[in-house]
Amino acid sequence: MEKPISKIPAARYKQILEWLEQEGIISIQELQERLNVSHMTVHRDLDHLAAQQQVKKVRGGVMRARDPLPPTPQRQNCSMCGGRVLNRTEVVIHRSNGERILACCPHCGIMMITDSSEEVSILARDFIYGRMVNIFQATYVVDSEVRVCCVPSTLCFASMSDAQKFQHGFEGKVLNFKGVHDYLMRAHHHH
Amino acid sequence: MEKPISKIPAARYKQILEWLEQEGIISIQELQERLNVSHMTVHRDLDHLAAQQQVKKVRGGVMRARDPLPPTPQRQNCSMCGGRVLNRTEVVIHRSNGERILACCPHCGIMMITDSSEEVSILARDFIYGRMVNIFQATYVVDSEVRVCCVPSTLCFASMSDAQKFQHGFEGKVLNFKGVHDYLMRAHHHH
DNA sequence: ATGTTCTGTTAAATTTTGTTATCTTGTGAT
DNA sequence: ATCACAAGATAACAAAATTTAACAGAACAT
Repeated sequence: MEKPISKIPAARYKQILEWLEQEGIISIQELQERLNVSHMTVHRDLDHLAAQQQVKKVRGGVMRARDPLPPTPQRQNCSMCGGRVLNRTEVVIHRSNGERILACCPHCGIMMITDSSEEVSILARDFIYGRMVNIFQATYVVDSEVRVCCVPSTLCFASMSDAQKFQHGFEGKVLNFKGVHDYLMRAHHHH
Repeated sequence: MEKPISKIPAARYKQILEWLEQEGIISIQELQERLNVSHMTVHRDLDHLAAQQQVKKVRGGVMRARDPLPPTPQRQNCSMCGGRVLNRTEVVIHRSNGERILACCPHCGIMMITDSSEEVSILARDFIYGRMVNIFQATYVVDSEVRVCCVPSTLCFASMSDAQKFQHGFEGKVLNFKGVHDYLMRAHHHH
């Protein structure tokens, strides 16, 4: 018998996992030939990996333990605070590299913006009508009595008059993008 | 007989499911030829998959166990007006027969209630915080400047003070359930 | 050197497969 | 409707392939 790829079991484990990631399923025979070891060694390697749930043995071969891509496209969490993203307050950021990331509310969304400006578009949801608005053109009510997400509460409005009307009832400060940005930055430096 | 696609049963199972997803229904003969195995092996493979409800055997072939396209559990439309139900304004009605039906907004939700009262629970979503509230205990702002759904606009609030604050900014009338019900009924009889 | 771990060989035990025969179901003709 | 016939499904069994168990030698570490 020729020399095995490696006499080190751990190296074989790694190799097997790599092949499996690529091919999804491999027969025992195939492994026996590729690794140049006896079928018993292959079985023993696989038993080892299966014991740790790294692979799944099936008669005649091995499979990946889990599916390569989870079928549940679960909703992304806030990239800033990690919390759940409510539809009514979400901020959607499209990056130049095609990435689409979410922030849970304008508070996190605005805090996320850096000068590097690799964002293609940043949209926030109008708190009254639920429509998406360019984050730079929107008007905000900060620190109102309404706390739906992060503190200081930052709510987004497509029109300034809506923001002002909202403020009549629920207090807070009416600010444009720059105003909110500065306000939040100050707040985060004052702790 | 030539060599089968794979001697690994699990690989055949996977392959069959893939083909089935694509083609919907395949004959035993076809599978026998494609997989290069005897008809008994095909039957046994299908029995295996059928036992787990993954496919459905029919005379002469196999079918998918379930419909191919339920990944989009499309949202029910409003049972009153037939329009799209926005999450932010929805009303959920549970009937005593187990039915769960939706209304697009408190306007439609309240109009739907009859004296037969076969409803177990009726919940509306608070316009500010997005939480569900018992429709009879909620406070409403009717005919405000904010028109997100049906007219006359009817928005739901869990607390009366929120409704009043909202009214400060956006006008309208603050009413309890009975008030809204009567108001809407009058409006619908005056046309 | 000595004990432990890893490997390969061999021989059972188990599972899968193909063949053949038998049973069911569907089709069409009388 | 009844019958015969063909096509498909099931059952039984033997052959082939795969897995497991046991043991002895090799490789490794201390």
